[in-house]
Amino acid sequence: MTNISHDDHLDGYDPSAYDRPSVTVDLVLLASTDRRLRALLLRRDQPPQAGRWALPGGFVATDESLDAAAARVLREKVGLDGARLEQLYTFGAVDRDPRMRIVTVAYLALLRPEQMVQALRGGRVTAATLDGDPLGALNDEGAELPLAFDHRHILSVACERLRGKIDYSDLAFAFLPERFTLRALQDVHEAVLGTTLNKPAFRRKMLDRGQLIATGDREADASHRPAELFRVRDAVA
Amino acid sequence: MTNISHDDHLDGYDPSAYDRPSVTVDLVLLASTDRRLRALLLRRDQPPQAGRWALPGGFVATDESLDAAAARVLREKVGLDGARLEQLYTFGAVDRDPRMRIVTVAYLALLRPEQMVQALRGGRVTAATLDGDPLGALNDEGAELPLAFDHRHILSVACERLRGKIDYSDLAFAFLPERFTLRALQDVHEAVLGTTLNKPAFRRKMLDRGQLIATGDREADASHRPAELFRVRDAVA
DNA sequence: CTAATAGTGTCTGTAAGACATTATGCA
DNA sequence: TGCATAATGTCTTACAGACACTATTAG
Repeated sequence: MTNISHDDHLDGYDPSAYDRPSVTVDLVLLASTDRRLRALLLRRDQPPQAGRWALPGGFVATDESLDAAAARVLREKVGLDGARLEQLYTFGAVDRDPRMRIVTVAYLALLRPEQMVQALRGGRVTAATLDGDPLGALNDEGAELPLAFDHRHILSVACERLRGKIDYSDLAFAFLPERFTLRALQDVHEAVLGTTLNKPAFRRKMLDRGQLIATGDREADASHRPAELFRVRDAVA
Repeated sequence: MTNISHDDHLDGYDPSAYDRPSVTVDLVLLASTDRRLRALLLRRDQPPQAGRWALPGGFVATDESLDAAAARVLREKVGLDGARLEQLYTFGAVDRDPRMRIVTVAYLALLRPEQMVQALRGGRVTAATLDGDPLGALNDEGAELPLAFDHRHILSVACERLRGKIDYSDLAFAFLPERFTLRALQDVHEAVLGTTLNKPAFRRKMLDRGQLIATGDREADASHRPAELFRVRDAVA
């Protein structure tokens, strides 16, 4: 201990006097397809944890806010712009990274199908299906992908957050294109909750909320009766 | 920029090669009295922001988790042990502290009356009443206390979190002593929500949940009909 | 007895689950 | 014409708000 008071709140603090943790952001990027949640992951090609799959992440610079760092990582590593990032939770266990002390601020973004496609075209990220309890990440063949660091834990916190908020927030619309059917909206809810829902009750609840606007158009590719397309009143950015 | 890749996720990262933010924890310690929320604050006696009021906080050491740092600050600066701390949000604006880049992880704890008294006996912290929109901190005379840094913002995020969770969580019990009346429980809800609630509906909802156990005893000091004392089934630690 | 608060009974409107029925587009 | 799915009608149950009423204690 030096003569600088560590006890007083930031008073007389010399930034070089103490070792301190590094700060990173990690992004949980989710999409909803076929009543399943999918997450975008990067395969690590260098040690430690080479071969394992990780969330896109990066260090926070001293001259950028946490939100800005998350947006930069989304742009640089995933090739996406303008997805709405929301802070999820901050993970700060001492041994969560084997090399050094790293505190990571996790961000969550929900992707529309076209954003998902754009990210995958970038070539760096891969989509994994989230399933099971405890949560696992599966590839297209159903094999479990080994996750790096505490990223399995971060993913499960993200899914919990989704489940807790979907009933009373606009979150589901962030997974959908601008125009969508009520069935597609219900599929999103079922993917997030992992259950099936009652169709008439679901329709009533959604329509009574007054957020949905019927377009009058109908879906095109249906092999049978096509459903009406809706859009959201206050477009979710 | 060095030859070390900043682009790859933590690969080959040299911790000394980059400036990085410092990490602190700040504690939002709330209590509920007289249908009002109260927060514990410390008066800063040194620049910057001397004379302003701040949340208890401190730096995170490299060998302690965020949760452990929060518990340590609670012990060292507030003189409390064993309050349940829950991570609230992480604040990382570039200019939130005038001296240096500091990312702070805010924690929230709800105090029982006896914990509140114990903290105030310690002599370092003061209780302020939270009121108004935008939120302000008032002393006993109703004068507004100037808050340091972004701590007014942190307090308002804490209150929002409380309001969002009180309906479907056990959070209200954390404000109450082991045995309490239904009126006291309703007072807590009203303090958090800033509204009045319907008494019969409130009673039914609480009793139907099956969490409350009637003790058969009644409050002692009532000047009129004394109310029954209840306790929580799964004691909130 | 009166004052004051605790605690309850009941009516009503809203909303969700269950189930059956009608509607519509395509092969 | 028949199939598959969209969309709706209706019955029932659950619960919350409103309000009035009863119960119990101190003084």
